[in-house]
Amino acid sequence: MLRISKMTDYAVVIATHLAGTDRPQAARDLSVQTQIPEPTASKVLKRLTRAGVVASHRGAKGGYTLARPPHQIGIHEVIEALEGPIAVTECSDESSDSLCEYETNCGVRANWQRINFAVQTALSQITLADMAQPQLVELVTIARSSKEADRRRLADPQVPDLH
Amino acid sequence: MLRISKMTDYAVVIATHLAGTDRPQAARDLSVQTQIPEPTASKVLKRLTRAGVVASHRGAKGGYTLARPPHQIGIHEVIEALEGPIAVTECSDESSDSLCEYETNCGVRANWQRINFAVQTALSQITLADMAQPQLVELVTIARSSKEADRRRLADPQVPDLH
DNA sequence: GGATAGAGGACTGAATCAGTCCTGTATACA
DNA sequence: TGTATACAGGACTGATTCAGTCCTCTATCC
Repeated sequence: MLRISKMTDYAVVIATHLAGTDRPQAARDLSVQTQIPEPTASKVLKRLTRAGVVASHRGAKGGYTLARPPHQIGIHEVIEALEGPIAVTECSDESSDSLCEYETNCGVRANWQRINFAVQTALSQITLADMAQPQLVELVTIARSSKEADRRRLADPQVPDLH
Repeated sequence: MLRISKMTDYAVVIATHLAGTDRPQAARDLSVQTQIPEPTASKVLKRLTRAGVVASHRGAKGGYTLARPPHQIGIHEVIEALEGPIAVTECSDESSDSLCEYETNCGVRANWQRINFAVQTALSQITLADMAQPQLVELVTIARSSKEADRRRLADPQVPDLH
């Protein structure tokens, strides 16, 4: 898996929609456009606002806009707004100061940090402007990284999800 | 988050331990060495066996060994053994043939695939041999990818975990 | 044939997640 | 200035997933 949550998925879709307009969009309108239920879209928008990804405008004719131009907003910001710092394992997360109880045994911390860094870099290189114009992005052929994965995939089909 | 599960974490620790020896290691022994409860370690080992990452030897004096030399086993194989194909979102997972209901609207599929590919590449470049010798790997200074993440981190401290 | 050790799967309590709802506050406009 | 609109914040709940355990069966060694 190594999946992001559905809420994060929604956040990316909503933020991508906001990238296409300058005028404030009410949560209700975004809900209609993206087909995401309004309470849920609203929840996502609040989190994006707190993270500084989108700006909110209260009152009549209020709504949400992106806080910055879409090409200045990396997709990692959207993900981090919903899920917190991107860290594959807890021990590779700088925010938890405590060393794990196995630290002295496992010694894998440096490697997890390298993995983390690679993931973060990959995510930060894609902006909302890119997401709003997917036709400009080359379709990447994914080379499945192992036969075992294919085997497991066949043996254990996954339930289709929203995305 | 974008976290792997604890079971996967255990799998990496166990596989790393196996990388340090040629003789079969019983699940019980690995449990003692890694401090992971035996039933759990056993469960992890079974999954690694089914994925072809480790080889099992039944009977008295049986146990587990790596299926191949550690430098031939990428860390992504261990992760995929426990979590299935690495796919950040369902729509970027080739195994689910169904296009998501928003496909025509969101059009983010190509980008998610690019993200996926970057993650997979990063993971496959690190082998169990690397993990077994962490001192040889340079410690990467993680540049936090956004101030928002830092803010959120401070405001929302996370519970320390095993790793 | 008995002891050892893995294979496979069922089961359970805990934790997390998705989604909803309610109350409060700020803003625009008549 | 009052009312409608729309966001802010957080509580709450049912569903789902996860971690961990346990049991029975099978293979191998001696």
